[in-house]
Parts: sequence; C-alpha cells; structure tokens
Amino acid sequence: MSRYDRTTADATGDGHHTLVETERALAERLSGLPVDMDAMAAVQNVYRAANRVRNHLERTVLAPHDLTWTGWVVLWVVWIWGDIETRHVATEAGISKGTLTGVIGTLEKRGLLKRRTHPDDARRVLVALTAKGRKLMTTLFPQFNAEESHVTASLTANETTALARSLRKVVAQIETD
Amino acid sequence: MSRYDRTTADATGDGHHTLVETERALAERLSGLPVDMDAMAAVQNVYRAANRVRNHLERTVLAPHDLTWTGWVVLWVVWIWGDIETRHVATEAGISKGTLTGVIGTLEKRGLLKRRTHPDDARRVLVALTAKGRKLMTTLFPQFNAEESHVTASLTANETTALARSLRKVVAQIETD
DNA sequence: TAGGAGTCGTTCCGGTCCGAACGACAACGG
DNA sequence: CCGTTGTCGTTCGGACCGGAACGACTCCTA
Repeated sequence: MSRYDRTTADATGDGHHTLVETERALAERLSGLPVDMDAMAAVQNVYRAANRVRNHLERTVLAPHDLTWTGWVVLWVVWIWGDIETRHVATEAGISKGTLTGVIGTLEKRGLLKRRTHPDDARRVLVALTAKGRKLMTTLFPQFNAEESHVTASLTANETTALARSLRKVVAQIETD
Repeated sequence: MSRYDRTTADATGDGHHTLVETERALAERLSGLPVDMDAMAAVQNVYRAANRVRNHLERTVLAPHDLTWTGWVVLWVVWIWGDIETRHVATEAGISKGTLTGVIGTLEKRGLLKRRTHPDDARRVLVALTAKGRKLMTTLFPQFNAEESHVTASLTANETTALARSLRKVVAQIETD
C-alpha cells in the first residue's frame, strides 16, 4: 500500500476527481490566495466536454466512414455553404489555413470535394462537394445529429439552449480583446 | 463581385455566421428531414468555445513561458496531486499514456518535474514537481486563473455554475454508454 | 516455486495542428 | 507601364494525439 497509493487523492476509482477534492487539494497549494473556482471549473469542463464529445462522435459516427473530426467539419462547412473560398472554410471550421490545405488534399483525394481556381482571382481557391460528397453528407448528417441529440439528452431543452448561449458569450468575450 | 463573393452566405464580415444563417442554409440541404438544432448548436459551441479558450490562454499566459496547453495541464495535475503515478496523470489530464510519455519527457528535460521509480512496484513511475516547477506554478497559476475569470466575465455567477454543471452532465451522459 | 496472465511505461506510426516562411498573384502608386 | 505592398494558398518544422505493439515487471495459481 504505502502512501503512494493516492492516500492524498481521494480517487473515485477510475482516476477521476471531483471538484470538491480538487478544491481541497488546491487550497493546500494556494492557502490564502484568492481563486475563482467557478471560472476554473467552467473552463475545465468546457475543454473536457469538448474532447469527450469529439472522441465519442468520432467513434460512433465518423470512424465507420474513415472520417476524422476535422475532415467532417470541413465537409460540413462546404456542404452548407457550397462553392466557398478556402480561407472562409478555415475560419468557419476553426482551423488554420495551413491545416486546411492538408485536410482538403485528403478529402479531394477521396473524391469527396473538388478544388478549382477562382475565376476572378487566381490566388483564391474555391471548394465544392462532389456528387459523392453530397451523397455521403446526406447519409451521415442524420446519424451525426442523432448522436448530438444523444449526448445532450440528459439536459432539458432550456438547459441545452442556455448552454449554447453561455458558450457563445464566452467566445464573444474572448473576441473582444 | 460575381456570385462567388458569398452572396449566399450572409457573412458578418469576418467569416463568421450566425446560428440563424446556418439554420437557413441547412434547411436548404435537409428540407423535410427533422434536425435537432438545439443539440447541434450546443455541440458546435462546446467545441468552438473550447478551442477559443485554449488558444486564448496559450497566447496570453502560457506562450511567454514557452508552455503548451498540454504541458500546462500535466504540470497542474502533478502540482495539485503531487507524487502521482503517470497513468493517473494521463487520466486526469485527459490524454493517452503514450502522449504523456513525450510530454513528461519534455517537462523533465526543462527541469520542471522529475520521474522516479515506484518503491513498491518497479513497473510504475512516480512524478513530482521540482522546486523550479513549484515556483513556476506559484507564479503562473494566479495569472492563468485570472484569465479564466476574464473569459467567463460576461456570465453571471449563476450562469457560470450552470455552465459547468451542464457540461458535467454531457460528460456523464457519454460515459454511460 | 515456476509458469502464465495481466499491468505498467515506453516506443513507434500515421495523422492532426499551429505558426512562420514562402512563392504566386492582385491592387495601388508613381 | 513597373515596382511596392498586401493577400492568397501552400510548404515546412515542431509539438501533440491515439492506438497498437513491445519489454519489463508483478500477481496468481498449480
């Protein structure tokens, strides 16, 4: 046993700690200093939830079709907005343009979308789904959305909308810097 | 100009689209099919907010100290729980043990933490901060927490706690599969 | 007490990610 | 006209990421 068996940790068995445990351990490190526990908990859970949701959707919906999360998001953006410039795709998908180049290359190689030069500006590149890509999205989106419903199933309708609204506030707050 | 200038997009100028615009464009793709818009908006914003928060904190707090987000999380976990086995660090930090090996290697090379073999089990490895690592955390955590407060500043206290609670529900929902 | 089963951290691989640097191109100026 | 400036997408380097395979080690059992 010995003290190394996490006698100070109060583990819940699977290595996860509750907020209360973390708060107590943190108090030992920062005795006296003021800590915004609510903000800390919110930020931690945003990041934790995002990764959990991503991994879950990748495994249940995307993996059978050999799609990564980023690949899916890019396909979705192009599907919705169609015939869109790559720089806008990058902004909309929330990735850098450097990353997008590789992702679009992969998707184009698989015949899901196509690149073409902008007719009025040879620097720009337009992207659009192929027929194969549109067919895939028509099949996949209902499955994806059903899983989105599933992961939010433990929330009431009001809680779900409040969640989205609060998160938009956080994003807006960051963008006003 | 031409139709390629996003006449169908209703861009807000910076490449971002509102939920209403997305909903309308989506309706054109899925006319008739039922869509859980609330779940979709919630999932999208969770992921968007997580990345925005991460990037913001990396730039404002972590970058000056040449720390990555993952490196910071690992340091934080070890700081809070101290003398902890690597497998628990991986679980707590939300990364795989394969990834953790590399991150710990980097942090150890910088003298921020130290590895040592578990006295009762030669397979296990214990990790603890060095004096330098503890000093860094004492300096950095208040700055980090202040930025966490800042990004949630546009939420009321009730909204912040509700946000964290809803996100925990989402995580719990996924883990019950 | 010796062998098999299980668990630990590590290594490797293919892929993702960002930011900086780069070349191609367009727009503006003299 | 032609250089300067700025904006595209692309390329490259370094870090991260999960999952599979691996060797080292412990535990269980006959």
